[in-house]
Amino acid sequence: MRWSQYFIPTLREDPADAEVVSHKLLLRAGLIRQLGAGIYSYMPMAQRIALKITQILREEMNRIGGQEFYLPALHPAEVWKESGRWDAIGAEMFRLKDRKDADMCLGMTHEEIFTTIARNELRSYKQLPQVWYQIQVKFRDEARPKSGLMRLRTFVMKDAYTFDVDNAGLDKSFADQREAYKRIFSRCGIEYSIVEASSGSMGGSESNEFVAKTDAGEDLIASCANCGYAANLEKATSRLAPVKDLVGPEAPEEFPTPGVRTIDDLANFPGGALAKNQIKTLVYVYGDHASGASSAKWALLLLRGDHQVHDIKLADTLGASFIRAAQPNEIIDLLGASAGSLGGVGAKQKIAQLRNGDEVRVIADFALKGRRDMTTGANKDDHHLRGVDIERDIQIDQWADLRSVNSGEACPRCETGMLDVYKAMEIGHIFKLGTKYSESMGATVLTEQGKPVPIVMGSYGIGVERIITAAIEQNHDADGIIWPKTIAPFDVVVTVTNMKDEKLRETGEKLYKDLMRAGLDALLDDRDERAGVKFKDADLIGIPYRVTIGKKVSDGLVELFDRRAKSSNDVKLADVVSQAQKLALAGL
RNA sequence: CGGGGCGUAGCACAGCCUGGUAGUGCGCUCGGUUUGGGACCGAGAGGUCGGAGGUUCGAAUCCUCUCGCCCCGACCA
Repeated sequence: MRWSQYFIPTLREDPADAEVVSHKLLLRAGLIRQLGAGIYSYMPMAQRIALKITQILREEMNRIGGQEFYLPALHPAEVWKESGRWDAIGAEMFRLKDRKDADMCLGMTHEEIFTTIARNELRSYKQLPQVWYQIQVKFRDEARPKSGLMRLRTFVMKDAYTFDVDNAGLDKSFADQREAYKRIFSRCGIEYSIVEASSGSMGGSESNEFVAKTDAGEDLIASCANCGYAANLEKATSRLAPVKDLVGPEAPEEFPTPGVRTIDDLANFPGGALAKNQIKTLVYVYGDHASGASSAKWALLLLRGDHQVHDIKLADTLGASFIRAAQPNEIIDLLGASAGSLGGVGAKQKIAQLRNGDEVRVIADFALKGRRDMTTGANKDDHHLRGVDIERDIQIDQWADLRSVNSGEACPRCETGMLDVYKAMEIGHIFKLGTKYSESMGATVLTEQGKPVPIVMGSYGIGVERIITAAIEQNHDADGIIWPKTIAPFDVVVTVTNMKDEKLRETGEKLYKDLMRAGLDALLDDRDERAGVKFKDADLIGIPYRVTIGKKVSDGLVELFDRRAKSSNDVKLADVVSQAQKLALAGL
């Protein structure tokens, strides 16, 4: 391409609306323009990048036997009602009506549509496994779109679905996808980790999240440098130092604690207890989106005083799509005491009495297992109980992992490792769905024994814009983007320092053509601009190599500049094509 | 959805408090000088001040409503 004709609307200044680095650079490099919140137009150079990425996606999907489809983005509500997600998913789905007043929606993912094809067409185990994928636009009415292309309302996703006759087949398909994903992200030049994650409302038994470490990310990852354990905080566990409790009294003892409202208050109160010897009692309301408040139920959570509840762990434990902390007045109605004085001892009875049969689920965090001589609220303002033996004195319905882990805690997998918690962004997610969709939608095949069984499914997604964002977050400097070679919009830019100099111009034109002939994507900066402007722009848009055509041409020399290393070498004009070719195709 | 901020030229912003000719820098156009890290001089073009209503002789400025965008939180297949 000739820069003078090509549309690259670069900006000198940072746009006011951009906060994170990738967003600023995407705008400044002339790659994107905003149309609305979470809605962006991709300029020609961004489209070139997206095409390079989708080419890698296709190659790696095809390599594991994937077959590319193209499914509709506009869906009738029926299929979503069949799977149950029309009701399970809340405001995040774009919904609309057609002219006949029928419910429709814009696809946020395509399990239902692929399952529809599978159930109509797949009859026999002999047809399995199938690996189906597409590269398609998705729509999600995000509550808060943000950070440029990080969280969008319309975006491009490579989504794949596998169909197997049994779990062993799914394990193989899942492993294939996992390996393909590793190759994809490596080839895109992204530093990533594979972490355990919650499956959320996708359902299914197991999921791996691919994340790219960046401070702009929205996820927190706990990882162990020693053994490689890594998990999203919504799933991560850690090993805690054991606490030795005294035997304590025969029964809990109530004592007055005037003015004590918080864990800290009680820790500092004479005759109180250290935070780790307290039981924190929280009241939550849970249910699901569809049935709304009418179906809301109560949960009483018990955690160690110095621990924090993790909302996604809690939602997963409750099997609820909606949870919230109870309001202060709700707590008083429920337990007859305010938030600072709650406790699990006798709570079930008290609730049954005060609320006339309302049930409450009492869930205790694993970290409390076996603890004795603890201190907690007495469900009476300004009073606490000491000497509580949690298993003896509290009626617990369920033990669960509810707490957030912290940096510095011991790794749950190995003896010596320590967890580090860092920020990352999700770039891909693979799920073992099992039979959730095939059962609800009736997709079965006959086994070798002639018995109908639901197809065992997996689903696997990669966000194209997330790859672009992660690549920039991880590859930039003060001057601009440094594209990984494999996804760079151009391999090399030929910068003619002075277009009015006939000799330089002709040299640049010829070199440009030679580079193209050699199979490289070349960009010729033939603009009538000063050299400084061209250098700044070239750095900003991040082309991996730049050939500068300057005065040294009279000695038969040009400069070959490496954007990442920021170093340049004089190269004989006759050699520059082969050298550029070697560098550009040398992988990352 | 809760909290905060912002809508004035293509971009970044000032002007608003205290109502009276709409401004600055960058970019853009033309002419000239310059030409290896975002040149300089001169001359220009470009804005219904997000929208609607109100107050006033007069509104970018004051009041009401509304739309949009950004940030924090909640939420997030």
